[in-house]
Amino acid sequence: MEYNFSEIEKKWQQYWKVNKTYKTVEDAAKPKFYVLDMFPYPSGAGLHVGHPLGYIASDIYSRYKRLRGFNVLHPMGYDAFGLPAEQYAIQTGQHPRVTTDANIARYRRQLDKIGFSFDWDREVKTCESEYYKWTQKTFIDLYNHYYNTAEQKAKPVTELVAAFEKNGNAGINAACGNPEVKFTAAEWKAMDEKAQHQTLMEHRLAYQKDGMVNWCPQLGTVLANDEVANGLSIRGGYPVERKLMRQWYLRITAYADRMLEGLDRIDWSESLKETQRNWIGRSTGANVRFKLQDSLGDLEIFTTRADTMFGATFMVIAPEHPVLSQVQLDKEVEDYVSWAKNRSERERQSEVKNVTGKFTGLYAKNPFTEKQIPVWVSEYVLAGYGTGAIMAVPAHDSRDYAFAKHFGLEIIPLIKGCDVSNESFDAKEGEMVNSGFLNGMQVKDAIKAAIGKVEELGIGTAKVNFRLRDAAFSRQRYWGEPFPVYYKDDMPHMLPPDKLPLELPSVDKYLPTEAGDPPLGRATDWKYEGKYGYELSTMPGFAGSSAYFLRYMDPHSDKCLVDKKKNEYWRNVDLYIGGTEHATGHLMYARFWNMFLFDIGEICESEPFQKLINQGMIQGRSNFVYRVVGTDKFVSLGLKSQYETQEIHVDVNIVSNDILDLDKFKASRPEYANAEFILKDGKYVCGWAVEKMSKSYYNVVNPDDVVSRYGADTLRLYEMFLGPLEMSKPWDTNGIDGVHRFLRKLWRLCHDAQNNFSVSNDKATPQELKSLHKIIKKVQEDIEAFSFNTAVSGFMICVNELTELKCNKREVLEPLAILIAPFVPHIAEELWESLGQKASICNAKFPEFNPAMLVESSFEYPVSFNGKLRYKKEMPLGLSKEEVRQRVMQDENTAKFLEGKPLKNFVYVPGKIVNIVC
RNA sequence: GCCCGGGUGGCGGAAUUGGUAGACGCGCUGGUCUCAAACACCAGUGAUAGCAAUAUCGUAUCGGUUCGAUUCCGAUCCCGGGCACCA
Repeated sequence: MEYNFSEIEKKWQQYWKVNKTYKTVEDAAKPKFYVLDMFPYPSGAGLHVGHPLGYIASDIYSRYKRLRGFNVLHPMGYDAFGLPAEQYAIQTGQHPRVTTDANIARYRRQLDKIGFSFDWDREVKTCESEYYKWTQKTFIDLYNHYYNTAEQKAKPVTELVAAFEKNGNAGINAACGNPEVKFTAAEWKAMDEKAQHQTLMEHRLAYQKDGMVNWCPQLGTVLANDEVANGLSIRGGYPVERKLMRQWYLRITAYADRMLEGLDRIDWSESLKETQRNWIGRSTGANVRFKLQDSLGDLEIFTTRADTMFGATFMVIAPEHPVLSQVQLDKEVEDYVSWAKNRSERERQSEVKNVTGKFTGLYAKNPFTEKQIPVWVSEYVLAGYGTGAIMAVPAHDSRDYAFAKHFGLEIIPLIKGCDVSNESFDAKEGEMVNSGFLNGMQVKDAIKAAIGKVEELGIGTAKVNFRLRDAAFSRQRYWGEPFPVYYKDDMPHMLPPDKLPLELPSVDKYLPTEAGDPPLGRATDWKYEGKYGYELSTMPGFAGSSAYFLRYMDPHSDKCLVDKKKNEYWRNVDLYIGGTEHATGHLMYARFWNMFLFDIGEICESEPFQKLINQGMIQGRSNFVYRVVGTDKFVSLGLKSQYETQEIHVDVNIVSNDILDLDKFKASRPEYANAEFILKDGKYVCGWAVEKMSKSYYNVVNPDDVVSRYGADTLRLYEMFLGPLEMSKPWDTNGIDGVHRFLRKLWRLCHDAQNNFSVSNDKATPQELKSLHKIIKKVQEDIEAFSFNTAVSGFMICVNELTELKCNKREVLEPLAILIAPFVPHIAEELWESLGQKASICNAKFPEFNPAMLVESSFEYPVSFNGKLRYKKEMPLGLSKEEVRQRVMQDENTAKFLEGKPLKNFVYVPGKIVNIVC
């Protein structure tokens, strides 16, 4: 039988399904291993060839671990809530669930064709209420907890209430939205219900507040910071405005330090960790109060450079700063402030280099120099960071420098020998001058000394600031998890747990109501106990993806998110594979969410993803044809310079190795029906370029097409062969034949000329065993290093060697089939069965590597002198260094090359080289 | 501006971490098979010189350490990514 991949693949996919080969159960006798893919959002476009890259890699690793005796958890599911299905619903009136289900079914069909070893009995869909019940439950838990900064742990709000009743908030260690507010136990008790409610809200890990949010009018919803880039929404690219709205937030900032520290204990790429560190943006410094004139009180600033206080010649506050409303401003200043406030994020960002600002008329006293310095207002100081005010040190901060130069303000250099005539000296190094008690110190020491002095004077404290903001958690959308929240007396209340899940109600349209409420406002009779209105916004996309990996451990429980025992068995994800685009979104929120669940004792590990690999993106490789302008003639790439041409994208599916299929091209569109071609050597060669894989570039390659033409095994192998997993690379079909050829060679290795299965039971020769053991070692090492491309190369070399040796010995082919099974499971199963094996190859045992098999009787060693190659020599293997030395010294060539000089050193690399240093 | 990656044939990419650079695959050239083409198979393929054996050069550039450097160190240039009026 010829290698008939479609029949073989159909047969084994059926076999795996019927026999539940990939069903996983907890088994204390075996070590566990949890391999996870980032679950997909089932989009309407279906899978393209780039999507399975990570899935193939994780599948290979899962199958490998399984062969090594691990109990492997390798599940799959769908991140099924989201905007596209809802946008489609708005246009068509189709319920998002209908589209989502259809897309999921399509994804499943596509995934099944590739032969993954997922345990589909554990499938999780975030839009199912059996799952989002637990998302809602966790939200309630977040609401009912605060963050204890002394214990670095989430604690019940009830403890906080008890403490308030006893001592007010004195001595409370809690992450809090308004830490400056102080109250006594008596004051607490005197508060009415609403005031107490407000106070607790400032502490809860899930809380509601009026805040500036990223409002996207086109999408009709609020977005989180990670969903916005350069003032545009990531999805859709629509403009985003700042807007004051009452929203739910998660107090992720309370976990900033732990999230930072946790990075040191997990095995992620350095660049990804760096991205998260940047996003958290921890900076240490001090808050310092500058005394304002008259009785205006203090102006508090944050600085990381307390050492430069002596050079603070003016101050700058944000246009939103509260002090501006306390004083009568000049008309001119007033105008500037309102102009600056009304500028959009985009406008501000696009004109970063333009210096604008006004003198407020206020003065503050520099506590170190005792001088009165002017207070300016400028939009370059942001209200949302630090205290919204800075002390400006033009000599040592480039932004302050630009401002001072523009407005002619004083610049005092503070570091010995620095030149500030043309630019500021921003580096944190050198010796202090012009700085009173700090003179002579190095910058590092001066920072500490200055902060010490500030604290001593009682004008400020050491302070850590974060760039990270609390996460906006409300979306004014329909297709998401409903909040388990109802309103009574205008205050939010959590549903009792036994009322969960709160199901998503039906609505007539997926648009906001006339009153401007989110779509859920259209649901009729949707009230708690028939009278209390529910929260009308829904949760964002990251809510559902923050705990799905826990749910896979125990997907069907109606008692809890995950059973304690099962969680203790599977613990956390050992290997997580997914795209780098989730670096500051999903991967931040999931870590936060998981740490919280850990704190409240729901789970046993605080970091969810031990090792993480970012697979690179597969880009599209577009093809072009060149139409001679104004004609129906198309000219081949090499000849196009002789004509005036127009470059046109052509569907890559009618191009093979850059050669255009002329008939298919003519048939592809009516306007090409009469196309004429100017050929080169009888062929039409297309141009090409690497672009994003997208419908509009006609470069989308569907894995189904590759599978039907070459088979799933070829697709799997080729995706791995393309290059290192983590690298982005274009999908280039040009090499796929080579990989397919390899599989045919493998097939031929155990079939005779008549294509009958034929293996010999003879003993393998040392050479054959050497080939085998070389590949055992290589596959093992490469898989463990996630170097799948070199592993595939290894197989090719091995099969070439065995073909040359005409080796069809069972002793070699059986282990080889197991080795290759993780990569190409279908053909491996087929060979395994032909070899007379009854059980699936998935349950086989990984062959044992024996180093002794690599030893041969002799090698040809190059001998070199002073690193320069001089001659080659036959040398037996397994000699000691001394024996090698004797052999080399006895050689007549050696004496000739040594030229009477003494032997200085002797380098011997077994199997490689003998090097004589004279 | 700050912080991470990375520069190797015509192309995708290897190199046991300091030991014969260019594995493996694509492409290209030649050959076998075929009436012919496709498929398949075999051989060659970094550059320069040479019929050849071979020689010289060669891993972005310059310099250093070493018997020996793609690998380590210093400087420079270029590409990719993250953060960014964050004080």
